[in-house]
Amino acid sequence: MTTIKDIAKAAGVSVTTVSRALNGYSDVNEKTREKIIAVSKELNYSPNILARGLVMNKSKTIGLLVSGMTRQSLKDNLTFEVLCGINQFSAETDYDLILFSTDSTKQREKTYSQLCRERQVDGVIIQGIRTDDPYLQEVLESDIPCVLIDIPIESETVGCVTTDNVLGAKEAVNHLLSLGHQNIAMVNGHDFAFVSQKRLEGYKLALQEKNIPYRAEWVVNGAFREEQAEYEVYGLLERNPEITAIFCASDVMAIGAIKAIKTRGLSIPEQISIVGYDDILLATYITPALTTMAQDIYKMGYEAAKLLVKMLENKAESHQKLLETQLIIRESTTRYNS
Amino acid sequence: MTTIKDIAKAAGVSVTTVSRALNGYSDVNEKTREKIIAVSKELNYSPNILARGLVMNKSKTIGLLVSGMTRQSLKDNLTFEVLCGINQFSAETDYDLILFSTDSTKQREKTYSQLCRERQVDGVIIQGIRTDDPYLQEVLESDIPCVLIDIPIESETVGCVTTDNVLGAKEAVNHLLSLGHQNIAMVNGHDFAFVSQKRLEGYKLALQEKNIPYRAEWVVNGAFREEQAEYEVYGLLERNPEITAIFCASDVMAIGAIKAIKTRGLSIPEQISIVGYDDILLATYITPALTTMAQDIYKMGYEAAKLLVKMLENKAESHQKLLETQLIIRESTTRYNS
DNA sequence: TTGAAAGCGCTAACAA
DNA sequence: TTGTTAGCGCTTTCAA
Repeated sequence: MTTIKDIAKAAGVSVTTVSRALNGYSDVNEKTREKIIAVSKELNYSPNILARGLVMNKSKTIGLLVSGMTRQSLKDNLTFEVLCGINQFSAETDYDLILFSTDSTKQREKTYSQLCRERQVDGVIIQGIRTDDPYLQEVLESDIPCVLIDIPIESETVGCVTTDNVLGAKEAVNHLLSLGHQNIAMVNGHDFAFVSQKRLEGYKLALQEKNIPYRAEWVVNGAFREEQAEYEVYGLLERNPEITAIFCASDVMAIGAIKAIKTRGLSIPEQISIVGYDDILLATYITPALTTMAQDIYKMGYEAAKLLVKMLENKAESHQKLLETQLIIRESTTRYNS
Repeated sequence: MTTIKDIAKAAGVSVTTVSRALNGYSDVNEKTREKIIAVSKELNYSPNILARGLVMNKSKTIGLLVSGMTRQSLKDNLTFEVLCGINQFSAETDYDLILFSTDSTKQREKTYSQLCRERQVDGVIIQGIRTDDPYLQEVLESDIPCVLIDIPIESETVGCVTTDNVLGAKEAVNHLLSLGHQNIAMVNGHDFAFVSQKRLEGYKLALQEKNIPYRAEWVVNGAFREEQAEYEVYGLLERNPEITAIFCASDVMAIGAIKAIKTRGLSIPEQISIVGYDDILLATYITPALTTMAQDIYKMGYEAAKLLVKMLENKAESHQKLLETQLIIRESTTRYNS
């Protein structure tokens, strides 16, 4: 392995000079610099980033704390899309990504800041964390720069990339209202997701503006899982046959809802309209194709990395990035006819 | 940040003793060890892995070189499944994963071994690399332990996880043959994928065993892309209306093929039967549901990580792991009737 | 414009 | 059983 010493020896200078030459300092004779560069090319030299990190106290790595890298979560590849976006941005910089393989077991034995300090990450991006997750509290207390995805918290060291979930949900429900639906149910995720809280808010708001009373028994939790949503919607429709439309807080749950509706012998969209949330890949491929509130998940990842790097370089004016959502109308919604 | 020095001072011993105590060496007085452990718990100490790596010359990290972390490749989340598998295994160990964000630009400016040495990775897993990729040659020349996914190369330092692609393809085609099909076309990936070469072999073999002549003009390349496959199949069917079944070397291409067939006004499976390869998530959700040769991609990732770690610990008896494939019969294939 | 020396946090000979 | 010392590869004062 070629080290800086080898270069110094081969070029007949000191390691100090090599370091300075290679890092672009001005106080190096151009002749010397050229020589050093030539030698290090020849010897295929590449600095040891770990050693550099040790002395500089930064590592040019971004830590990734994602829950949902499990087999089950392959369905909505939200996690993967975020990852792709982050990867794309970091490919444009000299940061590398380190994936903390943390399952629930490890979480208990290693604290967040331990994880980060061990690997000396410069900053962290967190995705898929629940509001009751112990890590979340640690993040806020820690001084390691961090960007949260879809959790609207900001501080000196914490930034956030998200969308306006209240608005998104509201517009999704408005779409159903504009089609003449009045009896609109909702399948939400769970209480420990910020987005669920916000989307419920948007649902209520849309109804309220039309003076339609909110009925708590028409809102069920599907835990963002297809099977759970299917089960819940099946019961929901049994108890409330007057429902003509359902707003689902995720596409995966919408797919579960569709299954339940089909099982009950109802047709989509003729008898029941469905709106999802996310616009995952499956949304376009299932039958009927899903009307949904699209989020640009890839971009969320990209912007999260961008924001974090800005924060690391003290160039961030704002610690919040709000992305747009967009209603995509496909085949699962239609006008209500009594 | 708590360092080993802080612990030493607080515990009233030398750093050496702290190091030994924490690393479980036997030549430490149990009283001293307890004291040290207590202190380091109290101070929330966690060793700096980078510093340790510098002196031990290993970093407890596995490098991941994946191509296909791009926006386009979200469709088949093969890359993601592999990643999940790797992540799962590494979560069971104390290895962390480092993702090399390498796009084609970076590839040219940094060599494989530079990438690895910079970050001092102990070993590498490579996925999605082409046979004509310059990195592949470097991998073989380098002495860094490496596991390749779906590229059957072995050496002192190189291992491989794959399936029997010849057999898989052969069985897929046999399925069509057993349904009475004779005019079976194939949509392959591209010439620079090992799996494509092997699957073509399997296709030929199956035909040969039934004494059906191989017709090169019935094999098209879809580059593993949906649109490309759609385009190619459209032309293929135009030129050869006698084709009654198509074997596709990937599900994504099978989906493209299905689109082309529908566009031509033909029905699946009544007029054309389709067999895919991979069993991606979409395969079950599209209409008609896709008959396909299933690979356990997740397991490939898991086994790749397992093999690599074994190699790193010199416990690997074999450098090759062969996984099973399995034909999943769904709705896209049926008996040929003239 | 250059080099010597110190030190980042850690482990490992060697001595005591 | 413990401590002293050296050193991993690098950057950075400080002096020359």
